[in-house]
Amino acid sequence: MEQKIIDLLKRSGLSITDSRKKILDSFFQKNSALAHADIEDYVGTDFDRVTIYRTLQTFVDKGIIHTIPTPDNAVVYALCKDSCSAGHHHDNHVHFICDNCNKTFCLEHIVVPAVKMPTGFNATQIDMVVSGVCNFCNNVS
Amino acid sequence: MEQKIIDLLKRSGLSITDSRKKILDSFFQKNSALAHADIEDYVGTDFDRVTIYRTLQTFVDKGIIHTIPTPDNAVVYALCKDSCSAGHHHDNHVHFICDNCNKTFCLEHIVVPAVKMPTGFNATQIDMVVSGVCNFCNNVS
DNA sequence: AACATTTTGCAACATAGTTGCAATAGTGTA
DNA sequence: TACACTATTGCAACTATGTTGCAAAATGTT
Ligand SMILES: [Zn+2]
Ligand SMILES: [Zn+2]
Ligand SMILES: [Zn+2]
Ligand SMILES: [Zn+2]
Repeated sequence: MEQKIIDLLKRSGLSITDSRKKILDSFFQKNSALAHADIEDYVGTDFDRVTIYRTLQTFVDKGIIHTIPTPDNAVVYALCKDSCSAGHHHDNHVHFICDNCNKTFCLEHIVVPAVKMPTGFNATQIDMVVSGVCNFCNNVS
Repeated sequence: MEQKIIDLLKRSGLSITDSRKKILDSFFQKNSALAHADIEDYVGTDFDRVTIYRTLQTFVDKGIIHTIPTPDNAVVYALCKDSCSAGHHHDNHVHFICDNCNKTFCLEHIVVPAVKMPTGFNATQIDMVVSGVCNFCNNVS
């Protein structure tokens, strides 16, 4: 795990620091998307709040994580697939937010469906967020 | 217009107050969705910040306006169609955010396409937000 | 080890949103 | 119209969230 994280950082052209290792680790530990506050809880007082903000921004820039828009407008982050790289995200999958456990999931295998735009509107990005009850809360594992 | 606004408030079971009239008016004046800050600009210093927050929340509860999730996680509000009522929103249309003029539009005629959920996941609401360049910025009016 | 370059922590600030409570305004009735 | 009752508003204080500049510390390179 430690080595996997170090490789990912090196591959992204980032230097290996304690905060980056720990924050990246939190994403591998949990299997759902994380809000800033979740990460703050996980890393405790080891790192400054500002460092977490900057680290997350760096990870987004380098194509390591992507942001997920939510109906209640909280910022949530999740690991990208391998195909993402610096400046080029390809996270065109549907996201799911459980109203019960409040976790956010990447539905990696569900691609956002195409939709016809009205004349004059040019689409460059489409986000689809589904709310409901997740498979764990439905007791279907 | 004044009468139209008063009727809408009465129909929603709300008392007629200056702040509600003015805030509702801002939505009829502009033809795009509005953020809290936009409304604050429009009403000036006539009303307290807190009043705007509470009024918007009341309008959402009564089915007068709906919120729109955005990729940069700013809360944006737009008028609902007539079919919405207290506790029952039916705003299943696609939303569009222009990267150029930064305005948010309800594409009332574009219905959010259905999407198949993985086993165990139950969908109750689907939000689709498209980013790109709007018809005005494309000079197609 | 020594150096140049990044990254981090701190402090201070800015914006967004919430809560309790007393003052005020709106509504229905006499 | 005046009254009483209820709903709404403004204020103050607070919490949460996010940003910036700069000096200190850590990292990578020679
Ligand atoms: Zn759940
Ligand atoms: Zn995702
Ligand atoms: Zn535009
Ligand atoms: Zn809408």
